[in-house]
Amino acid sequence: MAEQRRVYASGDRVGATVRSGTRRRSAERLSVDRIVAVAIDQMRTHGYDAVTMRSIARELGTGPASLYAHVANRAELDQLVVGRVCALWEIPDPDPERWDAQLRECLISLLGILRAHPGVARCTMGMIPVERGMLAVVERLIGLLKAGEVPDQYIAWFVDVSSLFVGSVAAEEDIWRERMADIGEAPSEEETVVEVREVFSELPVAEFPLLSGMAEAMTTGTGDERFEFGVDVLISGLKALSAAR
Amino acid sequence: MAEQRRVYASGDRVGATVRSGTRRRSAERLSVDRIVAVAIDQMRTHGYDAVTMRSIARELGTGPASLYAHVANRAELDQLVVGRVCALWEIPDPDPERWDAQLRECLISLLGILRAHPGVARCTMGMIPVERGMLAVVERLIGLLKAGEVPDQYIAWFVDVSSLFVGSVAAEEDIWRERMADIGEAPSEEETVVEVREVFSELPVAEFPLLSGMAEAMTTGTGDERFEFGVDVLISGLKALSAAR
DNA sequence: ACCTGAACACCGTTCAAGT
DNA sequence: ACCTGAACACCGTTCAAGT
Repeated sequence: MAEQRRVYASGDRVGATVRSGTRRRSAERLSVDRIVAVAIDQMRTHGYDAVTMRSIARELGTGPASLYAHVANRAELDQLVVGRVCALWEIPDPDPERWDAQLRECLISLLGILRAHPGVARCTMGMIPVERGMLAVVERLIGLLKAGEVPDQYIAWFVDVSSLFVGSVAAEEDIWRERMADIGEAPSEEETVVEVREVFSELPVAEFPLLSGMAEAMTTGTGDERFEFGVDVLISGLKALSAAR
Repeated sequence: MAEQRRVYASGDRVGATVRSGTRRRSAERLSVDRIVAVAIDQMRTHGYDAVTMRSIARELGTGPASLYAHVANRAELDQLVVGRVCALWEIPDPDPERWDAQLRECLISLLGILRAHPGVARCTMGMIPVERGMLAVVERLIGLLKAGEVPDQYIAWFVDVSSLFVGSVAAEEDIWRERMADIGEAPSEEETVVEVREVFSELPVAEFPLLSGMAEAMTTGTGDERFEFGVDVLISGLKALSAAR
């Protein structure tokens, strides 16, 4: 099943999966909504790289040219995908007593949303949040930081830095996940850790006196723990800088 | 000249630039070094997306198939490119008196190196640093953090988080730079800021009470200032967490 | 051992023509 | 207005054949 869609070594395009019967006829009319929905769905089931204008058109029972009546190009489609998914991000009303804990929960829940929609994080890189739905989220995030009495300039930069961080972590996880799927076996996080740890501990001590002694630390912790450490560093840092005026 | 290599709306591949006379004959033999050098050079001059196995082969006066005798595939080539460029990263001997300032300078200089090699940052996403040259750099970075008496676990995670941050900022800048070049005019950072600021200040106050009042802060600061804020947040956060055990 | 031509199975986008 | 077939100018990778 994982192999079913392999065409050549590293290219796994949805088109190779004919999935007879799954191909819808052009019964319903095309729309931006349907196109975006198919894109998100294909990213989840086949990975970011497998989604192309052609694969989307195929699933909608038409040719790639038809999509261009609804979306300008692939870049715009990616924008719409991110907008649709980020609209799921819920940010609570600010509580000045625990704005920092709220902020922490928000960043963690954003990663959760991106994880629940594999591939979507890959669309976020280099995106300026001008899409309407995204601005609504930024608005609420600002509310949280205002409750913490963070200076305006720091608020603006922190929104930038923290969303870049969450997006990058999600995109990186996504690349790994796809690479694993490509190799085929998906060697259960446990095994990979053991392998990588071996590489580190077998490093020549003379050349790598510090690194070779840190094989344990370098490979300890799940993705969640590493990510949450990053979030804690960011929030502690923000509080320290804000306190120092 | 900027238009010279445009073929269709958003695809600008090196091959379209025939640059008669520039195409080398296969006088010298192929080698991994020459292939990597051409890749880095083309990323700088034509942008990340323009570099393909075919464009590299063309510049070397041969066909794409010839490259596969020296590199396994495009992914491996990207690894080699990052390795070559990161080898330029110099990390000082640790001074316990000012390890934090040293760390700050290091992260800033890494961004400088990635900026000096446009396109290369795009190869770093999702890369596990197992390449030998990269481990040497990590070794020295660890030395710096040990001088700051950061716990081993935090050292490991911080190397991860901070390099992801620098790489992401560089990759994001790169995407913007290419998009600007695509549009053609490259509207002088000044103009873009003015335009984006207008978008923010024209937001309906009822719907965006906070954001509409922050147009100034949202658009203030150069890329450098925003990046250095991020670095300061990371280092302050690390120090706060380390102090709290 | 190293290199090549030709082929395979794909891309995103455009455009004239249809309904 | 919306959709389509066919074409254009590309991709990465493989492979049998050459030197």
